[in-house]
Amino acid sequence: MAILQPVRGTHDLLPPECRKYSYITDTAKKTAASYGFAEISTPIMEFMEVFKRTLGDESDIVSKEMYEIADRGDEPIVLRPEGTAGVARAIMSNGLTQSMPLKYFYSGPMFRYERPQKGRLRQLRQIGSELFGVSDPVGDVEIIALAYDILTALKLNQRVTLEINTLGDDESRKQYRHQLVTYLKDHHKSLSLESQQRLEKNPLRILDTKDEGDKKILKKAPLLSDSLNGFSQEMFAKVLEGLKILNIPFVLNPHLVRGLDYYCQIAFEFTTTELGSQGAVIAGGRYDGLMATMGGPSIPGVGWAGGIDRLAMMLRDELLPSLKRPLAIVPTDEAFDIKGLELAQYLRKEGFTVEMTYGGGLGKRLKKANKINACYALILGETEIASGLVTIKSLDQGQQEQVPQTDVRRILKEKGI
RNA sequence: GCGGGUGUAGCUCAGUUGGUUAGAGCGCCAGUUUGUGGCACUGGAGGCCGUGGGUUCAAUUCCCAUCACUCGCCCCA
Repeated sequence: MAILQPVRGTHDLLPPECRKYSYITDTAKKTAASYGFAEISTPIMEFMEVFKRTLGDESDIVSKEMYEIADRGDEPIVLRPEGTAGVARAIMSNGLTQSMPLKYFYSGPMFRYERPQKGRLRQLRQIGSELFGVSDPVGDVEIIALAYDILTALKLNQRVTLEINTLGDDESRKQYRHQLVTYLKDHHKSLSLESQQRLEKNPLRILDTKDEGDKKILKKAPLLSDSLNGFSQEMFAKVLEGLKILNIPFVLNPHLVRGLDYYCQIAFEFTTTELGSQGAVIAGGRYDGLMATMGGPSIPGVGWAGGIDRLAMMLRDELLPSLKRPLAIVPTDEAFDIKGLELAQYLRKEGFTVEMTYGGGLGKRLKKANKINACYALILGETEIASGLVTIKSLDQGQQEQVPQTDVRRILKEKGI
C-alpha cells in the first residue's frame, strides 16, 4: 500500500491548489518583469560542492538536509536545497560575469531532508529574485520593493511584517564576532547547551535563540550595531531611508540573523503569525562574497527567496481571480454529438471557453452543464438541427431562445460572454 | 534528529466501558422527469476502523512496532 502514498514531505497539487500556485508564480513573474528581472531556470541537480562552499559546512542545510543522489560519477550530486547558489553558478558557467548588472527571477522546487510539518515540506517550491553586480544600497531597496510589490499584488502585504537587520560587512562582523564571543565566554556555563555548541561554530546565530536564559544574557551583550564601521552604518541607513521614501513599512529586528554563510550587510524577512512556527514567507539579504567563494570574480549581489507553499496557505480562494465560466454544448442525443463538437470547435476558435457534455439525454447533460458552472447551455436537438438553429439557455435564469447557428457568435458576444 | 497529539466512508466527524448487521451530515449515483439543470422528495453504492504484529474464546476498541499527518524544538521559504 505504501506505493499509493506520496513520499514523505511531498504533496500532489490538485487543480484548485495548482491554480493557486500558478497564480502566485505568474503574479511574481509579472511583477519581477516590470522591474526588468528576466526569468532563469537552472537544473534541479547540482554538484554538492556548489552548496557546500557557499552555504557553509556548518549550516543545517548542508550538514543534515541535503538529498544526495546516487550517481555513477565520482562527484557527489545533490537535489538543490535552495536557488541562489545555482543561479550564481549558472552565471559563471555561462560567462555572464562581464555584463553587470544581472537581474533574474526563478521559480521551482527545492529539496530539504527535514521533518515535515505545516508550511515545511521536503519538496518545497520557491520563487526568488537575484540582483548581481550592484553594491549600491539602491539595489537592496529595489529588491525589497519587488518582494513587497509581489505581496501587495497578492493582497498579502497587510498580513506580513518586514523585519530587517544589518549583519555589517566582513570587517564589522569579524570585530563583532570577537566581542560577542569574549562576552559570552564569561557566561559560558549559564548558556543553553545549544548555544554553547554554537559559540564555537556560529556564534552570531545565538542572537536569535529562543531560550529564555540565553535571552537574559544577551540583553547585556555587545550590540552588532555598535561594531558597525562607517561604511556599514551608512549602507544600512540608506536602505532604511529608501524604504521610508517608498512607503514600505518595516520593523528593525537586531536579532535577525541568517543561517547561511553567504549573507552580509542587509538581512530581511517578511514574516507572518498565521503559519504556526513557520514565520518567514519571503526572506533574503545581501551576499557580496558569494561569487568569490565559488571561485569566481568578486561580484556583489542581493536577493530573496519566497516559499510558494507558505504563500499559498495564506491565499484564500476569494483572493484569486474568478474562473471563466464555460459554455456547455448540450446535444440532446449521442446522434448529435458530432454536430456539437463542430459547434464547440467553431466557438473555441472565436475565443470562447467551451466544454462538451458527454453521454446521456438532455436532462442528464444539463445537470452536467450545471455542475461545471457553465453560464449558458447550447442545446442541439432534432428540431434545431433540422432548421439550422441552436437553443441558447441561460443556466442562471432558465430562459432560453432559439437562434440561427450563424448568429450564435454575435448573440453570445452581445450577452457579454 | 528530539518530544507531544491524531489516524473510522471521497470530505467533516460521531461511536464501540473488547462481543454478532460500524453511523450521521455533505458529496457521489439513480429515480420522481425518455427535449430541460439548479430546489425538493425517494432509493442506492461506498469502510480489512492507517499498516504489521501481540494479548484474548473474541480486537475497530487493549499493548507494541511502523507509516502518515499534526503541534512544539532545531532550522528554514
